[in-house]
Amino acid sequence: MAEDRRVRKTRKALRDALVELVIERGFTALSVEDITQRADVGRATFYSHFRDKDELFARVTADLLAELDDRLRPVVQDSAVGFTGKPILQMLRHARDERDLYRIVLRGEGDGKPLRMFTDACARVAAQEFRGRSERNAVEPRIDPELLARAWVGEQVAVLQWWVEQDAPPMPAEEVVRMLLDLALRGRYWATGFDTPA
Amino acid sequence: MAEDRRVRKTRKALRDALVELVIERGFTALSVEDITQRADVGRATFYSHFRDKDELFARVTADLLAELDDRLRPVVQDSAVGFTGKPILQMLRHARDERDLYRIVLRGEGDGKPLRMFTDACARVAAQEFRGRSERNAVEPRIDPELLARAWVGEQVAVLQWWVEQDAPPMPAEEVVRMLLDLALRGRYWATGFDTPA
Amino acid sequence: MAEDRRVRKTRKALRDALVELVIERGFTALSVEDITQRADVGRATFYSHFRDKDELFARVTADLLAELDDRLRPVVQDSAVGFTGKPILQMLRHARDERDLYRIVLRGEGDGKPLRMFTDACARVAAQEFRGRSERNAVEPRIDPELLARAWVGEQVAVLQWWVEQDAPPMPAEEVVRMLLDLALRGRYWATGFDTPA
Amino acid sequence: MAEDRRVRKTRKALRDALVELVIERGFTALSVEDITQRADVGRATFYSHFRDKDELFARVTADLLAELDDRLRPVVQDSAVGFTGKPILQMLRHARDERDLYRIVLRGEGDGKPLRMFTDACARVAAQEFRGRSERNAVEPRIDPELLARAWVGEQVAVLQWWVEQDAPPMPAEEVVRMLLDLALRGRYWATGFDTPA
DNA sequence: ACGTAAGCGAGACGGTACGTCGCGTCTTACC
DNA sequence: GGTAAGACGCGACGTACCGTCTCGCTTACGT
Repeated sequence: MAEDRRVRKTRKALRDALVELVIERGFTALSVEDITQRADVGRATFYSHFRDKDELFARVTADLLAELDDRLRPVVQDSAVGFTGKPILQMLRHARDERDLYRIVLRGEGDGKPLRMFTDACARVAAQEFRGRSERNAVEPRIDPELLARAWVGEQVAVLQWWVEQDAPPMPAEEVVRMLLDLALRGRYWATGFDTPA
Repeated sequence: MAEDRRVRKTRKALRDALVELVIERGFTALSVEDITQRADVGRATFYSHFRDKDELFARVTADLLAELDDRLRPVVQDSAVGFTGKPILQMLRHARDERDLYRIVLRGEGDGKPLRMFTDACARVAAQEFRGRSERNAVEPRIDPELLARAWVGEQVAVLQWWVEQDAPPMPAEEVVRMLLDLALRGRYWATGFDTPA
Repeated sequence: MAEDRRVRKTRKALRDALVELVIERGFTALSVEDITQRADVGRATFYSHFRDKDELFARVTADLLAELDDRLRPVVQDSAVGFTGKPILQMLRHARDERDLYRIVLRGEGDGKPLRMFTDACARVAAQEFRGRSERNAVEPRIDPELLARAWVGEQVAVLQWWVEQDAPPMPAEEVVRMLLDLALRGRYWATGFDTPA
Repeated sequence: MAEDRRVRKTRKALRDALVELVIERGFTALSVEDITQRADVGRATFYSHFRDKDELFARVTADLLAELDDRLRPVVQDSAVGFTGKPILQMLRHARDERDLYRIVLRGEGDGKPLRMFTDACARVAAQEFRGRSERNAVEPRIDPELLARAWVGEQVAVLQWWVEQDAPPMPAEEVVRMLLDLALRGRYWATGFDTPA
């Protein structure tokens, strides 16, 4: 009895309506009324659940990140040993399952706040992996770790964004992971086609 | 008759006001009235120059990109030969000079449209460099070029964003370039502290 | 089984709350919630007894008028003979006993509907007295009877309203009656201080 | 240039719309939107002129009272000498010209506030006449002057209210005045048909 | 140099959306 | 069966900005 059945139904309807409509017309162009109409809910009811549409989006994103975290937790341990690519694989699969939501978050809709939430979450995982590696493998980063982390997350997010926006049958997740792993192990110089530097 | 002196002054005032205010309170929170008040200009006058605040921001961004392009053109040729890091260096210097504007663009203010303009411009330059290398050095990319480009630009933008948001005396541009070059040549595996892969 | 004890209690609480609150803040400014809170009753309960706050007020007023009628019936017969002032005296005493309710009714609270109910009741009594006089004393009104009735009731209500709004120890009811009687018998010309007209 | 032509037009339209609609459906039943639609004016425009519909009604009433005052001022002086009935005559004529407005004010629409304004204005004039008489004719009121004033104004307002609500060709103003004068000079006892008291 | 076309400020206006409040209906659980 | 608690659809509130529109005043340009 933790939560009224009606409440659960109403919230679900609002969340779904939000995602649909942002895909169709973009977050800024939406009014609260648009959302409530699509969800078939009174406008006042919206406000009894969320302060404004930003909060709704934030909650939706938070739920998504919680879900992602559930999927990631079992595999980050392993990856801390070396470069397995398992976390990225999980993330790609999650993105495949929740494609629309990933799209709108990664597009920076909603003033980029949800994207920032996402990026921060990735950065947190990245930091965790880094710490794990340093401890287990007794290695020291050779370039500023902050910069390294930023570069990594930026790369990941950019690729992810590109992947979820592909409309034609997209490249399989496993192949993306393979490429990213190659890129991480050998660098862009090699990836571009040059041979190992002198 | 190129442009009335009054017009030039008004536009300048509006552009500056926009940047200041976005830094202070964020793009979405601004009203046209806020901008015109800060610029000490009538609201009607604003509308005789720009359709809305999005257009103003777009123009400001376009001007910035044109300036960046001027600085980049002389050096992209050289970098097409190998990995010189010169274009990134120029960009960092430009960002140092126009710090506030870079910040708000990279934060994704204004619905991320300016950021998309910026990213696209970077992608265009990247594509140019790629083409140049393929032709001059007779090399073939070893991973999907689209993915490679996305990853690269994502990395660049993420690092740039981090760099312009630093408040303490930031790391010198030359050092950032050195690190990025190392990262590109040897990969993240090496950068993390591991030795060359098996 | 005339009426559940709980029901009686609830209605009483609502009526009292209404009167108190209208005195404090005025009818229009009240919400149903205000009333139910003061009465310590659930909002839904209110609606199971009254359609809305207007109906509650109407019922309260109707009860008051029924009570007034009970007090008036024994004395209107006598007054039909001449001008005894007994009905007005009874009304003033009733108003003294139910001061707050009289105040809010006479102020025209609730869109003036209760006041109209009150005025109509007075007019009915007045008509009754008139009819009685015409029959018993064989007199004919010297001015339009409709106008005469309106003037009379208007005078009564205005004086009553003034009397119940006095906060200091008000003029005794008997004295008010005496004055009104003088006024009725001799007219305002005399009351103002002039001597009998030419 | 004291006042923008557009402003004058807008206000006029709102005032007229108010009166029309109150006659049709009553003040309480009106929404601001109803008024602005009838006036063919934007709802926001309404709020740039009046705080709410009560203020609009108050202004309309105030204007009416100012007009009435203009008509009354020349004649109250004369009436201070004796009982000429001229002020009442003027008021009746004014009521004939502005019938709808008088109706809604006298009905107590708008929480009775406009009616109170009207009553107060009458009381002010009455007090003025009283003072004039006391001074010029060296007479002293024979009953409490406060009560006398209330009774008088109440009578006036009641008769006025009845008169403006008549739909059939109403009794001529002059005749009403004659009757009220008779009533004032000789009292209700006489008017009812009885002969002068012993 | 100066008259005139422009740029400009002020602000009224019709709109749209906001976030809030109160309505009257309803469902659920308690006593 | 009367009640309390509270979700819900609805409609109005008063506010904030939007983009458009006069209306006069000021200012810089072109002849």
